[in-house]
Amino acid sequence: MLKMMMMRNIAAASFYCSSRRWRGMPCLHSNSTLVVFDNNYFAFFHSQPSKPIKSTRTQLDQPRPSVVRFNQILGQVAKLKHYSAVISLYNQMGVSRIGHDVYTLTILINCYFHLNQMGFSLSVLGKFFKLGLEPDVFTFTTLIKGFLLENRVAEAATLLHKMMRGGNCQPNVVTFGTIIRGFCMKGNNSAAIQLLRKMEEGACKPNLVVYNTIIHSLCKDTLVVDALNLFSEMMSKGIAPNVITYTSLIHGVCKLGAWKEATRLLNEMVSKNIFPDVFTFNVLVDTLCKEGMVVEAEGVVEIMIQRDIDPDSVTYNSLMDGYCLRREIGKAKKVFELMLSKGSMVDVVSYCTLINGYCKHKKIDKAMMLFLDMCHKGLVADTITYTSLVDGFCKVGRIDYAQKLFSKMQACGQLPNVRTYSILLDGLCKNRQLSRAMQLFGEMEAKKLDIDIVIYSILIEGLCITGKIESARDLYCGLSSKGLQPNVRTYNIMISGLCIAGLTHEAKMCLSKWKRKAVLLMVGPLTQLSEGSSIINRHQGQWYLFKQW
DNA sequence: CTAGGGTTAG
Repeated sequence: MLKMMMMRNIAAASFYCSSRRWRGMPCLHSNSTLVVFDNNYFAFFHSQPSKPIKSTRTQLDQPRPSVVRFNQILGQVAKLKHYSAVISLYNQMGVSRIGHDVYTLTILINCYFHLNQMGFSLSVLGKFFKLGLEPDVFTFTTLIKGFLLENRVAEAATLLHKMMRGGNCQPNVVTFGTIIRGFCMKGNNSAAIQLLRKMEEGACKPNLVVYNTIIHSLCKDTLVVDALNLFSEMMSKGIAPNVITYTSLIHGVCKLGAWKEATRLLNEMVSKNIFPDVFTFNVLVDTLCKEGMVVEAEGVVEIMIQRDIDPDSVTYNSLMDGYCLRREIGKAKKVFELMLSKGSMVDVVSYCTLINGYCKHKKIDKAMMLFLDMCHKGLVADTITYTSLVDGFCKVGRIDYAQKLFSKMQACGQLPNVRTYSILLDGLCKNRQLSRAMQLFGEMEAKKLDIDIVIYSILIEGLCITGKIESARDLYCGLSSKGLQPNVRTYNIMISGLCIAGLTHEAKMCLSKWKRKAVLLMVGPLTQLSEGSSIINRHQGQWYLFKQW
């Protein structure tokens, strides 16, 4: 029998749980369940227990709260990424003396590291021992993932080796897959492939998921040829690809603008009875939009609808971004309104996309209106949203407000990342506030952020603008010792800086150095794609992509 | 009931 209440979000739900009226009340009984309607709606169901759960019965045969039931709830809530809600629900369990088991604690570990609280994850491990529970392969794999998300690869590897030496809890294919994904995330494809080879030799053979992880990573880095090679290698080992494999490959070739190759892959998958799904279509919509072919992207959306694949918020967000790119912000806003009218579709990314569109076109006031609107709706602006706004304020020269927002985001628990810093740094440099910029740079170093070539390029530019060509040159020359390669932008900055300082000869040398390098960069894997594919035809034949199926 | 793979935003 369904009853009780619907609540707007899990924060409200858990608040309700912790209020006196609910403590130890129906939701804590084995015959009640928390049901998820969509991303935001929760309801408590009251139903007759379908069958008694033996292990949780007391001697008096009273229905006792069931751990399993709770794990189901916690698992569901965790899946929706309401991690802090899981933790408060867990604390409620303590209050009402429901035991925890390995499942519960593993969910908890998962939630803590998603909240950037790996320390607490590790302290949960202590709880295992206190309760006399044995962490299992799920627990260790979860911990390994936590380490990897925090860039603590060494500790992840240590844990893996401990497992292998320990004996009673051997890593399985998921554990290895997790580590491999960690390598991929750090951009270390060769380490990932090395481990894959080890697996192929060992007892724990790689499966489709493991291959998909690496294929995706190679495609992401536009190493499409390597990806296609691994793809055929995988099939020759008798592992059949699925829609995920093909979506990764299609994404890879689309990023290169190789529409013909994309068509070939689409036809190939369909011929194997593997059908494109919403992810596959979203890849097509997004890459078309990024190429400025929004009209074609709209066509793809039409096809999706014809095929009964509902466009989702990702689809519409891509379209919005495409319109913004073409300065058709009115159309972007229309898409936004369409999403609003469909209910529950507008998410943080949607707001962020439109806010970014406004910021890029220097309409900071409209951006701020949207920002307030999203906060009002209870959506939590994330690092990316704040970064867009900081950028917007920098663009209109309101650098003080940009800095204020930079502090505000941290007060709201949204940590600036390299991208945020780079935008503020750029704003400061362009506004000749070099000392503040250097101070910010020091902050980045102290936080051990991965300082990349973009950051150094910005600083070099700042030094050039303020006439400190010597320091700029020093920084530029020191790049290789930091393991960094100057890119097009770095060269441009350095060349124009040298010119402005009247060092024309040096500027010319810098230019020819870049020309030599550029030639090397142009000859990439692009030319090696399979026969019949062409790279440069991105603005021709927009429709043949879909003709054949 | 707990762990691994594909799409969007700076």
